[in-house]
Amino acid sequence: MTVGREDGPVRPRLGRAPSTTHAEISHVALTLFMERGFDQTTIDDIAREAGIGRRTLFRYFPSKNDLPWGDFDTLLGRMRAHLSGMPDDVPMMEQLRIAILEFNRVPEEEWPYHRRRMDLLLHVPTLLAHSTLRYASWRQVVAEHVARRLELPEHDLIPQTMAWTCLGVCLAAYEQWLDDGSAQLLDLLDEAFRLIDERIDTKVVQAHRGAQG
Amino acid sequence: MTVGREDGPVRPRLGRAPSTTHAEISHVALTLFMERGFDQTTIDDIAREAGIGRRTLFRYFPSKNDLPWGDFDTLLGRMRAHLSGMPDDVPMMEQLRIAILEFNRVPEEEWPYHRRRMDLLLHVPTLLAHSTLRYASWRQVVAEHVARRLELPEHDLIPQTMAWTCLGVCLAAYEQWLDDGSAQLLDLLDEAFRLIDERIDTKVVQAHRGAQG
DNA sequence: GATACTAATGACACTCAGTGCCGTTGGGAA
DNA sequence: TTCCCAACGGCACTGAGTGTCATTAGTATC
Repeated sequence: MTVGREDGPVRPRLGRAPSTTHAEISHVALTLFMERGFDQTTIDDIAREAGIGRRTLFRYFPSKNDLPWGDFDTLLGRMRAHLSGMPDDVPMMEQLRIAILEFNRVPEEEWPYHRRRMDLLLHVPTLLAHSTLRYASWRQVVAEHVARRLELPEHDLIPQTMAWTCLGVCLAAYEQWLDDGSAQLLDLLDEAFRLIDERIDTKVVQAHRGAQG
Repeated sequence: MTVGREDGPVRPRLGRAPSTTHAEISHVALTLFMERGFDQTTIDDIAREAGIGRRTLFRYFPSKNDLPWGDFDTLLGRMRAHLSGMPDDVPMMEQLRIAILEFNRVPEEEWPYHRRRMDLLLHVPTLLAHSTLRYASWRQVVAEHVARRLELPEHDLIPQTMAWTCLGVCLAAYEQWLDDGSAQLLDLLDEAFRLIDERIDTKVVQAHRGAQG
């Protein structure tokens, strides 16, 4: 999952100016996590290194687990908008593939951080667990779209399973990316989706018709 | 996911006898969680109610999040054995369906607790997050089996995606079960797997051949 | 330039989860 | 009865996360 854009340069008109940014703190944290490990790094370490107070850090991030994630919700909103704005004549799985690839596009200057980030998120147990909450929102977006396209209720088995499958495909591709230092993330994701693509589309449409007929 | 069997009546030959059981503590905790909510219940509350020391509770369960789960690892080992002992002439998806249904069979006296348990595990954010770690082991068992059947490496995209899909199917069925008070869990699971069943089997075999050819 | 307003900051104290340490308890065996 | 040993439970400690509040540093107004 792509994470970690930054707060725009929007100046508040009133009050004291923020002394730091989400990205700055996140980068400091990622560096420390990679150096000493997640569990061996305390919130105080991060706050000290970032030159801010402990209490301030908790105003930027609700928990230690959220530090590696950036502004996920904004990206998710963008994906929802992207999906719902797509023309209906594009096959559903292709819509999903395109939107998910776009979601996982990361600006080049974030690349080195992104790899560390995902390595942590997928391999540190605490973070792996916490990720579920983010994935749930992500799945929701996928399920919504599938449900709309197939004219099924959101909680129906088909959209739900489809969302899980998409998540699985993404995470499998991410694991490959982390293993194989040389490959491009978007290539792996694209390949993975194309491999599963048509078969799932067929499957879902069949299953849908089967359920109706 | 099925959880919550109990420690056998095996007497230790030496040392002081245990003063309680996993099930007893788990049941006390579940009751309190349902009464006041998970976050509003402290470890001290549970220990006091169970009549044991706080320190003792942490010897039975490594964390508060583990309280609703019973002896999951034992059940998982049973499922692994079940799968690997199945004859090869049974179609793969049917093997999975049978093993997963069996995994989710719960002794009747546990039924009322099981519903509370799963309601908590699927709807309390902390627990939902923690569940991921259990699901990861569960997915691993499924992926292993699929990989063996299709003669693919475990980390390959197909077994991994298949495992995610199976998990998704189970969780979707569990959600339906919790919503619809009257339905039987195993019926819903069975129905869900039969619905997705053949299409996935076809899909995976096609994908597998496609990847090879 | 002084004053008023406002939002970000950081210090402090507190709760609670989880851990290490260690003396105590109680059941079975000698 | 005595010895052995595992389970127990008290205590102190670390670290995450929260509520409160005075302080700081910007902007707008006079």
